[in-house]
Amino acid sequence: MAQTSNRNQSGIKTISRTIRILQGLRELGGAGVTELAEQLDLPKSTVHSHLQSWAEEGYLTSNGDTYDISLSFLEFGGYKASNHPIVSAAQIAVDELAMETDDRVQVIAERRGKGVYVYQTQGGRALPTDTHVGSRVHMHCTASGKAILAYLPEKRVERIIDEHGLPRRTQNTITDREKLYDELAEIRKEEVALDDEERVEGVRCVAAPVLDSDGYPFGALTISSSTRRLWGDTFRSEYPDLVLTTAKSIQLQATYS
Amino acid sequence: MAQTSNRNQSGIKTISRTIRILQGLRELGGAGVTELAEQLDLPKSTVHSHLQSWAEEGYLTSNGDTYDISLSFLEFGGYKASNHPIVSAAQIAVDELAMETDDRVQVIAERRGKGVYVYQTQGGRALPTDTHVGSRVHMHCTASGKAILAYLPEKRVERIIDEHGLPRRTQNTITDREKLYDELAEIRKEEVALDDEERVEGVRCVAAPVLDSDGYPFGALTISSSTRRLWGDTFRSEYPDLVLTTAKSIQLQATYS
DNA sequence: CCAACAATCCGATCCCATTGAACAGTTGTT
DNA sequence: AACAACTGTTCAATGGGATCGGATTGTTGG
Repeated sequence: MAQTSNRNQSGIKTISRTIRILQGLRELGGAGVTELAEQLDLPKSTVHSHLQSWAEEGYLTSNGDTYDISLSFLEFGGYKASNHPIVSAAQIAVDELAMETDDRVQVIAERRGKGVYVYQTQGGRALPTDTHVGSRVHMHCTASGKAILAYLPEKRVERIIDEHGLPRRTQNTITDREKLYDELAEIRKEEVALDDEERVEGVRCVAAPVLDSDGYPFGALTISSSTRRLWGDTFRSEYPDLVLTTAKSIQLQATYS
Repeated sequence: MAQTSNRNQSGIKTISRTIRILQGLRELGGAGVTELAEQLDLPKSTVHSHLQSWAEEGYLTSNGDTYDISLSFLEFGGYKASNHPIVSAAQIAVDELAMETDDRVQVIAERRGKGVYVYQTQGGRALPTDTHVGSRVHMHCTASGKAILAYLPEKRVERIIDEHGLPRRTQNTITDREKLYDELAEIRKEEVALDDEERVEGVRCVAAPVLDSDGYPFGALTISSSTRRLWGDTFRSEYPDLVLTTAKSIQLQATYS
């Protein structure tokens, strides 16, 4: 530690604390004061006044004994998501793809080295999922993440791996740096990325990047299904073709608007 | 004012201030320190340290000279939206309806007396819109808002009007209290609400409420289009039937899950 | 080369976030 | 009924840190 770097001298303590409290609240899916205070190891009264303050402003709901995040936060998040170029361009095409395949189709953007879901639609046969709009995932173990990584500058990819590592999620997760680089090269050749049970067992995904006119990836499109539904030619060529076509059409629309 | 009520004695000042700063940033669609400081009439240095703190935590992007809200806020907003019972139940049905009609279909929930869009999809012919997920609108001038008001307890409706008023948006906006009550009675009879250019000229909407098992409205479904496309029987019976059917099916699914 | 404008840093001041302990409701157990 | 074991909420003291003006640095363009 020595000089503990220059420490967050400009960081307002109340803000980082209040963020921690909000994050804790989200992770617990709503909670009471005591529960949250214990979870975060903070005094009850501190937690209480933070929650109260946010609730007063309408950003938390307080149903008697428990607080929860309110829809008002969408003012911030929703504003940014629907302004994201890929979302406005993608919606229609994504909805159609979901309808056509009956599976889940998601749009992802890169943010601080992780993938953020910015839009999703699902057909009737889509698997239940642990992700929602706003969820963040490691990029090395998802088709969409790899699709984006493949088109990021090499330096950038290195720094992302340095920061987030390559944690194992399943048997199939790529945890070796070199192996990942090989895979990314392959993806650049095929223009399509596959996830063969690399993040969740029993789930396969097919993704394609959406590039801007400079070839920089501002997002990716991914379709996911169970290994039962998605195998053989469907996994290797049919879905890849579908996804690639849709991605291209989004790309076209995005660059001409 | 006299004794200025009991003032927000428990409200943490830094929090209400930081919220003001975030809201200002959103309203300006991203801004520099100086611009924002002037807008809010706060010292530059204060604004700076707030922005810096949020940026350090990854909730703001700082592209050199301007800050903007980042996708990370979706962690909060998106989580709540996709957990909202109406959204998870509605997605598939809403997407299908949008595809079928080629118009925009939106899901709205009530929040503090205003309507909040929590989900939307659009078909190929949908009008451009000024709303996005997270936008808040007055309820008296939208079909979905009126659909919800119609099924809220009368006391509640009164308080909402007291707080937010009935501001005029177009020639057709209902600005008279009694007239609104009549309309709400009508809506309860038909189970469908219409917006005939009451919020935006040239735009008509058809909405139906989604009620929980107690008859309490936890949201509404609305479809909007231009007066050119939406008129005569389409406006008066075809779309109302479609919306009502979809709303009922959502309601069914919501209560049995 | 120099104003004019940004963002950022810095240091003194005094406000207020923090805190533990006291208070007030609610639940269910004896 | 009375009680214990939980909650969420209030309160007053205190010392840390948010604040704010002014200094500094960096960039633009005349």
